Amino acid sequence: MIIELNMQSEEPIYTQLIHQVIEGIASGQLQPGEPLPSVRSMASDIGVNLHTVNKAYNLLKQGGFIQIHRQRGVVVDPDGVPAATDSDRARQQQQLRPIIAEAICRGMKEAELIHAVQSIYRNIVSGTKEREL
Amino acid sequence: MIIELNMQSEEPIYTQLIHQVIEGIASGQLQPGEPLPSVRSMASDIGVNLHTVNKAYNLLKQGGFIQIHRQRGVVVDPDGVPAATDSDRARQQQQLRPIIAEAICRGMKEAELIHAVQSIYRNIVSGTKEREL
Amino acid sequence: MIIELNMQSEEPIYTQLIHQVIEGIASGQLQPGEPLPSVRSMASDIGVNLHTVNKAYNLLKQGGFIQIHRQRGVVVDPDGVPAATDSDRARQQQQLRPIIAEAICRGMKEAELIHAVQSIYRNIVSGTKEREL
Amino acid sequence: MIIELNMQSEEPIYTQLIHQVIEGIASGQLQPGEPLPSVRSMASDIGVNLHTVNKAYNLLKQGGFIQIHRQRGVVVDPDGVPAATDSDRARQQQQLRPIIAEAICRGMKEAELIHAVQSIYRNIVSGTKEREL
DNA sequence: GTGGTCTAGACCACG
DNA sequence: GTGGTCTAGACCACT
Repeated sequence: MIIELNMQSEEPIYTQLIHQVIEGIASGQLQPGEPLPSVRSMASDIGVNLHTVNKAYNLLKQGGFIQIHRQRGVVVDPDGVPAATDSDRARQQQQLRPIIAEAICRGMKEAELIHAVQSIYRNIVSGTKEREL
Repeated sequence: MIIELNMQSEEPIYTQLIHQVIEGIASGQLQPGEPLPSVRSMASDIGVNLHTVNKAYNLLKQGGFIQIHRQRGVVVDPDGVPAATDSDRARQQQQLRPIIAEAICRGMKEAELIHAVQSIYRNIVSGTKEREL
Repeated sequence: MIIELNMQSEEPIYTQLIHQVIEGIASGQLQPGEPLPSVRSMASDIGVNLHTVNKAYNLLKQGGFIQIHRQRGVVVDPDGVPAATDSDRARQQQQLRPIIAEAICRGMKEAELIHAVQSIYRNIVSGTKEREL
Repeated sequence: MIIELNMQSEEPIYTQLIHQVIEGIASGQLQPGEPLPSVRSMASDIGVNLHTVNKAYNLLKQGGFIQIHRQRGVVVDPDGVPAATDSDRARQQQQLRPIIAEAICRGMKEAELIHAVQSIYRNIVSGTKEREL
């Protein structure tokens, strides 16, 4: 899986990494049980410090996305990511709220916004197809 | 309009402030042309640093939400917020993408996600009604 | 509050720090809402690196023991530590189990073991008294 | 005796092994003088590295739980595990202290904690019954 | 001045 | 070779 980082972005590198891995899992490019590069090799692959990757991996582990095995490296959680809890949903709403509020201010209609969400949803999921070919 | 800040949140205070003002405009609680408290009084009202309010106001101005007049103070942009540009939409997608990816990982279906977005959309817009009573 | 670290111990410094803070809270030496030294001052006080303290503080925050405010520093959670959840109890049992098994092997009777637990419990709680004088 | 390892656990495999053997002895499932599988066969049985089993056995020997004879293999110490020394008790207290402190923080009363310890104690000891049936 | 992020380089426990 | 821990020193965002 290819990781693309934007070193100029305001978004911290470790969150970019987290987002890319999550999207990889969402799209099916990363299958449950599939191994991820070791902290060190990932770090050298994408040209960042080992600690930055480590932080990302640990947060992904906390979120239930991956498992970190003692000395055998990192794998996508074989049992799949745990289903959304109430606190996940609450957090999600907190994140969505300001985005939606701005959209409303800028005149986006409900249908338009939903269409945008749909497009992104399908775009992510359709990442699977590359595998299925 | 009542500003509620969460001093424990990870979200910086100035962004919380920005979000609240934007949501106020989206909901109609803040009408175009309506004056906002001066930097100074807002700061003392909500008990934060002048710089913090200043930063929030400047960014809101940059986003086209408010106007800052040297002597006349701060007002919600009387011409309404400029419609979403392509760059706005691109930014919006960047923000939505990781949220949607996580939702997919956690097993949320498209319909479920759209329903969540709809609920928030309507919840914000219906903030208007408080004024209409 | 005095922090005592054993640099020779096998126990990582950051966990020692965590344990000491938790015991401080348990004993009442650290009251809810009471500020803790900043990452930097704690680090220089106890002669370790700032990152080590940072890690300890972040884990304490995760456990609900302290709050880390943006730029105002670190305080003991003013609302008190959240009550034990089922997962807390499960984890506790996992920790106790091998200790108790060894005690049994070494011939400690139930009463003796319970007495040991009681002694420690009371010894920690009675740390309060220093404040009450 | 059945060894169950959790390869995902944070706890090192060799300590898990140690704990299981100790609990086996505590419960009576492993009787004094009873032979344990050789390093080699234990390793292949549970699918771990030879070194890992070796380390566990050596530490168990150090703790007085087992004897390792060059040719005759590994046996549970026929004279029983040596009674707790002062240093054993001191170590035990060091281990219990942070667990108890956390319990106090999370609002567990003395009686509740003691009850938890009792339950575990009896649960381990009653492992004997399986043999007695 | 506060915590957050990132880099660089080292040693250790584990398997 | 793997992740975990620790140190050292730097820059940044926030208030």
